[in-house]
Amino acid sequence: MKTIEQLLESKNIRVTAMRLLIYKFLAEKEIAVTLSDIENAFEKADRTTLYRTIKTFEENVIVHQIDDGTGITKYALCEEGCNCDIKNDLHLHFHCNNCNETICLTEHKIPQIKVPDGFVSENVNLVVKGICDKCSG
Amino acid sequence: MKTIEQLLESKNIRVTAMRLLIYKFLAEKEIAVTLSDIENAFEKADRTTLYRTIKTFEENVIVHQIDDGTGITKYALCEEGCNCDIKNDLHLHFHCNNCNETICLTEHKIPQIKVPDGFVSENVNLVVKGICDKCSG
DNA sequence: ATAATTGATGCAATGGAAGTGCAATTATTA
DNA sequence: TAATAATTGCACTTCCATTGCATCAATTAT
Repeated sequence: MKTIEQLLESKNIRVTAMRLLIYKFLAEKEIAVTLSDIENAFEKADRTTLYRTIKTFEENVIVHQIDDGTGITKYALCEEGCNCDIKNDLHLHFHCNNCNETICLTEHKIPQIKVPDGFVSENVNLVVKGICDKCSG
Repeated sequence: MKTIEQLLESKNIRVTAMRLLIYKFLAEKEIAVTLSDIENAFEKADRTTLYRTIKTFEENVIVHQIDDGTGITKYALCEEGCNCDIKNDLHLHFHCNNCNETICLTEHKIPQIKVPDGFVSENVNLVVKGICDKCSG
C-alpha cells in the first residue's frame, strides 16, 4: 500500500500540501468530479492551481478525464484496473440522469466494438446514462 | 419521399427560408457539424438564429446532438434508422483523431451493455475514436 | 381586408469553462 | 547562503452556449 507521497514521488511530482489535499478529496469521492466541485471544496485555493494540479495528475495517469455528455469535463482517480493511458482500453462510465453524478464502473468491461472497413479504432468512450443505484432504490 | 417542407409541417414547425437552408446544409454533410460550422456556412445569418434553429430541430427529433469528446457539441440529421428519441437506442459515432471529423455509423449497432444491479440503463453514448477511412488510406 | 396575436429573427449581452502570461512565493539544489 | 527551478495566485483572454428584448414576418380572428 503506497502512500500518496510515495505515489507522487514515484512519478517525479513534488509533494505539496495542495496536491495531497486534492488527491485525498478525489480518493474520498466515489464519483467523478468537475473542476467546479474541487473549487467549491477548496475555496481558499485559486482556480488555476486546482486546474493545473488536475492537469499534472492527468499527465501522470493519476486521474483520468471523463466526458459524460454533460458538457463539463469530469475527473476521477485512476484505480488499480485503470489503463486509461493504454490506447485500447475501454472506459465505462455511468451517468445518472437523476442526481447528475457520474461514476466509474471499472469492473465492467466492454466488448470490442467493430468499426467499418478502413476505420481504425484507437479508443472508445462509452457512457451509459440512466438511473444509478442510489436513485433507483 | 417527404419533402423538407412536409417534414417540418408534420412536426408543426413553420417553414422558413432559414430552416430549409440549414436542413439542406445538414443533409449535404455526411459528418456531424458544430454550430460554428453552420455559422461559417451562413455568414449573413445571425448566430442566435442558427442556434435556435438547431435547437428546434433537436426538440423535434430532426437532428441529434453528438458529444464526441472534443468539447464542442456537434449535430447531425437523424436518419431513417435513427431512434435517438427512444431511450434505449444506442448511438454509435466515430471521431477521427486526425481530421477531427465525426461521423454517424448508424448501421453499426452495439450490443446491450450490462450495468451493475440497481442501475437502470436508459441510454448509451458511444464514441469510437481513431482514424477514419479517408485518413487511414 | 385589417387588426391582433403568435412566432421568427437579429442584436446585445451574459455566464461558464478552459486556458495562458506573468509576477510572487516556496522549495530544491549548488 | 545564493542560485535555480517549480508552484501558486492574480488578471486576463477566448470560446461556446444561452438568454432578454426589440423588431419583423406570418398566421389567425374579427
